[in-house]
Amino acid sequence: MPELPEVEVVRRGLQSWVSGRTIADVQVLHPRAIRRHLPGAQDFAARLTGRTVGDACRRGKYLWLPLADTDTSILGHLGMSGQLLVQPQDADDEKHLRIRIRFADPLGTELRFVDQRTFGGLSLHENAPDGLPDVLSHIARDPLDPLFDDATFHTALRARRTTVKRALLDQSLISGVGNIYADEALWRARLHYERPTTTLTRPRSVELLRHVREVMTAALAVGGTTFDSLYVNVNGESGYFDRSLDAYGREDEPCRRCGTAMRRRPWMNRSSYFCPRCQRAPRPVA
DNA sequence: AGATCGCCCTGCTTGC
DNA sequence: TGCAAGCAGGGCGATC
Repeated sequence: MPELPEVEVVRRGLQSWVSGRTIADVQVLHPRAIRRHLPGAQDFAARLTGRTVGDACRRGKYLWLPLADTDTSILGHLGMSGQLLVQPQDADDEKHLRIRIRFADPLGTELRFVDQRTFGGLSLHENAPDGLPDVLSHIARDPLDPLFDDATFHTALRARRTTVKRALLDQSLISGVGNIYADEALWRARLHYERPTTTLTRPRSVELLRHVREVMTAALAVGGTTFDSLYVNVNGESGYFDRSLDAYGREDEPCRRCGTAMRRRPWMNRSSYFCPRCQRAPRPVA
C-alpha cells in the first residue's frame, strides 16, 4: 500500500525515466483510471499528446508531472494498488493495465499505469499560482517537506477534537501518512491510537513527528514498503521495508521492545496494531 | 463548519 | 467443493 516513502520512490523513478520526454500517444484502457475529467478519455489523451513532461513532483501521496508550456499537470494517485511502470514497448500488457503513455523518442520504453483495485488514477488539472495542481489546495505539506512547520502542526493538532491516529491520517493536517506508517510511528512514540489530541503536549507532538520522519526515512532508504506483488516501483522493483515493520501486521507476535503480544483492533473499517503494554489506552473520558 | 460515515473496487483468504 | 463473507483501505462526497 503506497504511502509517502513508496510514492517518493516512484517520483524519483519518474524523474529519471520520464521527465523531459515528449508524449506521442495516450491509451486509456479503463475509463475509471481517468479521474475528474468530464470531457472524457479521448479529450484527456488529446490534451497530453505532443506535450513535454517537466520535473516530477510530489506532496504527500500525490504525484504530478507538469506539462511544459502549459499551466496544467498530470496528477496521479496510486490509491491502494496503483503502479507506475516504465516498461519496454514490446513487453506484454499487465492484466490490470489501465493507461499507456508512449513517447516521441527512440528510447523504446513507455509509461504504464497499472491498478488492480482501481482506487487510483491519473487526472489533468490547472496549476494554482503556487505551481501545485489546483485540486491539491486542501492537502497539507508532508513531514519530509522542508517547509513543514512543527509548531503549526502542533497548534492545529491541539485544535482538533479528535484522536491522534485520525489526525495523522487527516491529509489536510499532515499528508503522506497512511495506516501503516501511522501505526509504526505511534508504536515508536509509545502512543495509543485513541489518545485524544487535546492531551498531547508540544514536546510530545514534536516527538511524534520525529518518529514519523524516522520511520519514513528508513523506509525510503530501502525503497518503500511492500506486502505482495501489488506494489512495485516505477521500474518494477519491490521494496522490502515490510521486513522491518514493528507494529503493522504483527498481531499476536511479541512486541520488539517488551515482548508482550501485539494486538489488532478493528478501527474505522481498517485495523490498528499496537502493543497493549507500551501503548496504554487513554483513560475513558468521563 | 468540523467530524463522521458509506462507498468505490478486485482478489486472496477464511469458514461453513 | 463451492459459495459467501471478510479483509486489504485512501479519498471523496454526503450527512449530521
